[in-house]
Amino acid sequence: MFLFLSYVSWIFHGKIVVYKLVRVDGNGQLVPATDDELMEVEGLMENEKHETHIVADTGQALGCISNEVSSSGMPQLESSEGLSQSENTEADTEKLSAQLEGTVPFGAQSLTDDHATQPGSVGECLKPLDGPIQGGSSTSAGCISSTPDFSKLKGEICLDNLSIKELHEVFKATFGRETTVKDKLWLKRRIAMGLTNSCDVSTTTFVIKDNKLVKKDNEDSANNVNLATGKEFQAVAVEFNGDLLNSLSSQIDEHQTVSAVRSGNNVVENNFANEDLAADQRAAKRVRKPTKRYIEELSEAESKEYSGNSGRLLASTKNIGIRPLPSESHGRLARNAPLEGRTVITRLDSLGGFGIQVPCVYRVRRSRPRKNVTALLKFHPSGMSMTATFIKRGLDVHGSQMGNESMSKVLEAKSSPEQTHQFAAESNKEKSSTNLGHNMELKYVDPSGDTSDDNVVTVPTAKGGIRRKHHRAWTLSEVMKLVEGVSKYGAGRWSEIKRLAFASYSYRTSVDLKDKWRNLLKASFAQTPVNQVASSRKHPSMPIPAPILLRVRELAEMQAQVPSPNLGASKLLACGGGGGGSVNETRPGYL
DNA sequence: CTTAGGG
DNA sequence: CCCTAAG
Repeated sequence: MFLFLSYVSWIFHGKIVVYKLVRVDGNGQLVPATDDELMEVEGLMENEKHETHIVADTGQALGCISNEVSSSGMPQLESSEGLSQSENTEADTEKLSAQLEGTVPFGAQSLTDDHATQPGSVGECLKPLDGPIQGGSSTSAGCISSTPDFSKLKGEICLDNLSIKELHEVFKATFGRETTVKDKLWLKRRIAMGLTNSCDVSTTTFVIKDNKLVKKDNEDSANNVNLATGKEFQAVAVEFNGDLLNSLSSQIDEHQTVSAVRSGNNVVENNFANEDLAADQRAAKRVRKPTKRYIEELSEAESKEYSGNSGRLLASTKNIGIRPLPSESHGRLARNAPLEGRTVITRLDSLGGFGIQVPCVYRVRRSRPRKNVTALLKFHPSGMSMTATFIKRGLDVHGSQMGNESMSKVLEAKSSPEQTHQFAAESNKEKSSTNLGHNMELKYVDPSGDTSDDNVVTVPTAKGGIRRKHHRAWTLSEVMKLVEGVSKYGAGRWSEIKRLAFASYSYRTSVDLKDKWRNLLKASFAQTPVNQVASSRKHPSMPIPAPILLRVRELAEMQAQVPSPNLGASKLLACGGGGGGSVNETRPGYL
C-alpha cells in the first residue's frame, strides 16, 4: 500500500493542531479532519481512555465500509465535471464520514432522558425476533419511514439478537439518521456508543439500559492494556508517528484513512471526515467557481502563474506545508517541476485507463469570520510566539525536516486542554503584534473554516453587492448539544453556550446558536402533523427527532415561565434540573 | 462585544 | 444564514 503523509498545521482557538494526513494509494484526496471532529474526539479523550476504542472502532468501520452504499443517502452530486478524482474516492470518504459522524456519543442522554427511559420495560430485553420491537407508536419495522422509532430506545435494549433491519431502526432512533451499514457488530457498537454516550462499549454484549451498557461478561479489558494512558500513548504517537500510522492503516485495509495526531492533547486520533466534512466536500466540488474571497486571497499572495487555470485548480493546489513523505517515490505521487518557485504536488490518477496527473486536493479554508483570523494571529507574545514562529516555519519550509519531534515539542510546551481552551478564548482579546501574518500564511491556520469547507453560495444582494452565504446543515448532534446547552445555561446566553457547550464547533457562532434555537422553537411548536406531506422528498433534511422537539418545547415553556428570577448558577441549575431533565456533567473538561 | 429580531 | 440595531 502506498500512502503519504503530510502535515498541516493551524491554530484553532489558539491551539496548534497538527494533522497528519494519510492517504492510501488509489484513493482520492487528503482530507484533514475538521476542527470539530478534532475537538469532539478530544472531548472523548478527556473523559476516558478512548484511544483504543477509537482505533478499534475505526477498524471496524472500515471493515464494513465496503458494503455501504451511502449512509447519508445523499445523491452523489459531483459529476464528471469534477476533478479527475475518482468518484470512488468521494464515495468512500462519504461513507467513512457518515459512519464516523455518529461516533460522537454525546447527547445520547438528551435523547433518552425524559422520553425514552421508561421504568416499565426495565429488566427485560426486547425480543427482537418475535416481531416488531416494542409496539409503541411506531412506524413499522421497515426502515423506510423517515421518523425514527424512538420507542425502540425505551427501557432496556438488547441489541444482541436484533436483525440488521431492526438495528437500523434503532440506529435511526438513536442518531436520527439512517445508515446503510450492514455490519451487525458495527451497528451494535455504534448504537451502544450513542446510547451510552461513550465509546467504551463492549465488543461482545450489547444490552443497553438507561443509557448504560449492561455488561454481561468480562469483556475486553485486555484491549485497553496496550494503550494505557493517554500520556503513554502520546509518547508512542509522537515518536513513532510514521510507523504507527502505517500499521494503523495497514490494519484497515486499503481504505483511505485520515488520521490525525494531535500531540497537544496527547491523543492520537484516527479521524475520518464526518458528515459535515463529507457534505462540505460535495459542496466543494459542486461549487467550483472560485469564490470572490478566493480570488482575493489568491491575488494577495499567489503568483499569476495559475491565473489561466480554473479557479478550481487554483484552489486545490493552494496547499502549503504539505510535505509528501518519502513514500512519494512510490510513483503514485509525483512532484511537478516547480512553477516559479512553487511546488505543485500532484498525484497520478488513473482515469479511464490513462494515468493522469492531477493536483492533490486539499481542503481549503472557508472562513466566514475572516476577521477572526487576524484576531487569532495576535498571539500572546510570550505564550504563543514560539508557536507562531513554528507555524510559520512549518508553512514556509516545505522540504525542511519539520519533524514530529519539533512539532510535538512545541505542542508539549502548551498546557492542558482546558487551559488551552481558555487561552484560546483569551487570545482573541489579546493584542500583541506578533506579526507573522501575511495573509497567505494566515489562511492556512485559519481556525474557523479551513477544515470546514465551503458550502459557500454567493447570493446577489439587492444593493448590488454579492455576499457569500455559507450553509452548513445542523447535525443532529449539534442540535442536541444546543438543546443541552440551553437547558444548562438558559436560552439567551448564547455566548456562554457557545463557549462552554460548543467549544468543539468552531463554525457555530453564538448568533448561529440563537438562530438555530429560534428555528427549533418554531419547529417544536409547529406541531408535527401525524404525517408530513414532506415525505415527498427523500432526504431533504432529517427532521428533528420528536424527543428533541419536545424537549425544546419544554425548555421554552419553562424558561418563559421563569424569565430570569435570579442570576448566578442557582438559576441555571434550577433550570436544568427542573423540567428538561438535567444534563449531567459528563464532561469534566467543561466547567 | 453580545442579544434580539428582521430579512 | 446574514445584517443591523440596541444594551
